[in-house]
Amino acid sequence: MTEKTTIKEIAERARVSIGTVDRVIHNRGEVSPDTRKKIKKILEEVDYEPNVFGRNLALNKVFNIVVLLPKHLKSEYWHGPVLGVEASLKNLQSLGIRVRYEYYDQNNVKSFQQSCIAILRLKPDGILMAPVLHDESIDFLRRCHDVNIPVVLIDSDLPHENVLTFIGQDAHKSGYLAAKLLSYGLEPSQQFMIVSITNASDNNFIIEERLGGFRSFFSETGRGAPKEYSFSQEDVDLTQNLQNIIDTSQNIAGIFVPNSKSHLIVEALNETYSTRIVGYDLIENNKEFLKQGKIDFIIHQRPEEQGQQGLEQLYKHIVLKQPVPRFISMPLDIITKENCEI
Amino acid sequence: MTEKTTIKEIAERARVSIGTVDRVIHNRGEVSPDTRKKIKKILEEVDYEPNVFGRNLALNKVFNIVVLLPKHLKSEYWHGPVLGVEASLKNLQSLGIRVRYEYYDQNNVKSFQQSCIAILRLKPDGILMAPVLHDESIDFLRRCHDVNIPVVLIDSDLPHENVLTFIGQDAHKSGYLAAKLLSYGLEPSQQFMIVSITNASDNNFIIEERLGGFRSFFSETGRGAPKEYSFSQEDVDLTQNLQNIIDTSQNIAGIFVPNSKSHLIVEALNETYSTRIVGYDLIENNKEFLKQGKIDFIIHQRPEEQGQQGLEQLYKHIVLKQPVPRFISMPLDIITKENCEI
DNA sequence: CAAAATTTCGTGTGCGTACACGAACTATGT
DNA sequence: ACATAGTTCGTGTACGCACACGAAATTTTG
Repeated sequence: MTEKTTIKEIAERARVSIGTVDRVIHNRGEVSPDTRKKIKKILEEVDYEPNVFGRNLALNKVFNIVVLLPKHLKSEYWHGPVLGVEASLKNLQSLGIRVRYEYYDQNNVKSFQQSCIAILRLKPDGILMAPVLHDESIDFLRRCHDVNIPVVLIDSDLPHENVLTFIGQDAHKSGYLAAKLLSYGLEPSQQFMIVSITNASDNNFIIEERLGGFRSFFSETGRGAPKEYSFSQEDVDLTQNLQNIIDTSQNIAGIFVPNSKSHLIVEALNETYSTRIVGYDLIENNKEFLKQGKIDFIIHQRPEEQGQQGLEQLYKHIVLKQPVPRFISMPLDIITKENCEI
Repeated sequence: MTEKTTIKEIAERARVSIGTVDRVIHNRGEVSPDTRKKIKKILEEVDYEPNVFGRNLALNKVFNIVVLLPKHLKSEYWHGPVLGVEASLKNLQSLGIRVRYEYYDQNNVKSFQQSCIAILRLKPDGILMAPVLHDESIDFLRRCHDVNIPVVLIDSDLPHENVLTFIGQDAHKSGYLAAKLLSYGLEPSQQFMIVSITNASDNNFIIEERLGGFRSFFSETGRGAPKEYSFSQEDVDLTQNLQNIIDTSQNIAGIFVPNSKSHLIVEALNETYSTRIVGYDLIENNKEFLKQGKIDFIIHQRPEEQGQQGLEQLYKHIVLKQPVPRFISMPLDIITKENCEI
């Protein structure tokens, strides 16, 4: 079981040569059905697993990975996965892993598609991406599957697609948890509010899931449904509109922001109100307000860890040929003023 | 930079043979000072890094790791690291890693020392342990250091010792966070309580750190100091004594339990009280009460991940010869009824 | 039944490294 | 000058695997 059998030993047991065993292992044909079966049987008996060092030494190959993400600033969410990938790469590049980044404009479908074409032309050994543009991502995934390129998804899953693995959170549960935190220690009679500020291209999939979880908590605990407001981030009157709502909501005990935009709410809030806020993503702006006590809880998706894990899983699959789970869940990390610096 | 240079190429550039380069790389002597310097210089120029696959193939060695932990049941905290190690081992055993577990009675110093002797006799390539018995662990670490066996600590650190890395939480911060959670949304005038139930052999080090953090929060936010009670778990009157306190504390808004014993408090509590409880460690008993709403928050140390990371770090150091950070911090994972199943 | 075509299989080489052995060279002593 | 001891270095082999080439065995064809 824990012993390692080599091709040579298998060849001896089957009274054939190494080459023949090799041909069977790689299904490369040119072996008579009889000996094929004989060798197959022995392979199963000894539970043969190729020696990773031997194999990769013989292959002597570098593996190219492409990381496909939206263009972003260093202060934005998408920089997280990049940091994680870089951290992971530091270890993996001596093992033959190379990484190329491909960034697209997430407000421009065309830009995404061009990136996809460019990637397919490169024929990389693996891809790490976040399916921000839903339909186009599915198209791309299918084409990758056709040419046998493994893809790792981060941030949000496409459950019915053929991908190597998805690394991220259960969005529904995260919304449920947010509701608990927002209402913790307060009277059930208190009023709460949901404020969504989204881009045209935002992944409404994941936001809807979070909202679903949030609403569930309120209905399950028999509270009144929270009020819901949506805005477009492109709206020129955004600040004004936000303030209008907030002015009318002095008796609101808490606000849930189902994406990383909670800092915008804080900025629109009058200093004197002390409304609880629960939001997502530990980006710079949010962290600042968290420290100041103006945001109460941030649910952290661990983007760095998603990037790191993503690359590691690709390495496991491509280089080590080890099995990889279809879903790797990131914990619902609750960040407060107190633990935001860890 | 990202190119890989082989010994052969270096040998050619230095106009010597592979063997000579090899002797320089391994400081094995039998090289004249001149050629030695020449080769050293080239090695630095090209930033030579040995090919991991080539090296380990040539070494063709299995690496023995010993995991040294207290004896425990599957429902107890120490089973966590074991699960993590096993998960990690599944991947690493094909890479030449073998693991042996050594369990000792944590109430018996002698037992620990015997384990240590047994381990040293085995001369393993690495050790993963939790320094539960403070002084004896330090003794052991020094002996390991003398014979050049790398040690990874989990759970709690021994900051001044020579270890490869420590994987765990910042205990002070975790206590501070616990205080915030316990008092969140409540009036500053409310009363809080600390209840410690410890074994004779418990690691009071880490508990004291947590208490320190907890007290800091109360003094920094200008609240009255919480009342503190300590019990020995061996105390035959434990239940009675617990109930006595609890009876006198109906006006207590929250209880902090600085270790995994919060379930004992819940069991002693009269059903009708609705006191907040914040404790540590997601062991079976605590999880049950968390689900029932009788414990409010558990700070999770991620023992599984500590074990997994621990083994991985040893692999990195021993097999890949990659640098390993001295401290790997586990997040202060906040578990509630809502996210305890993830 | 021989020649050709095809299938089946063994051998050899290389991947990058570690290490042992022995050859060539230098220094020392007589 | 020569033997001896010591130093310095090159060569060979092994690790486990992948892959190419060509040899042997078998089948097909004329």
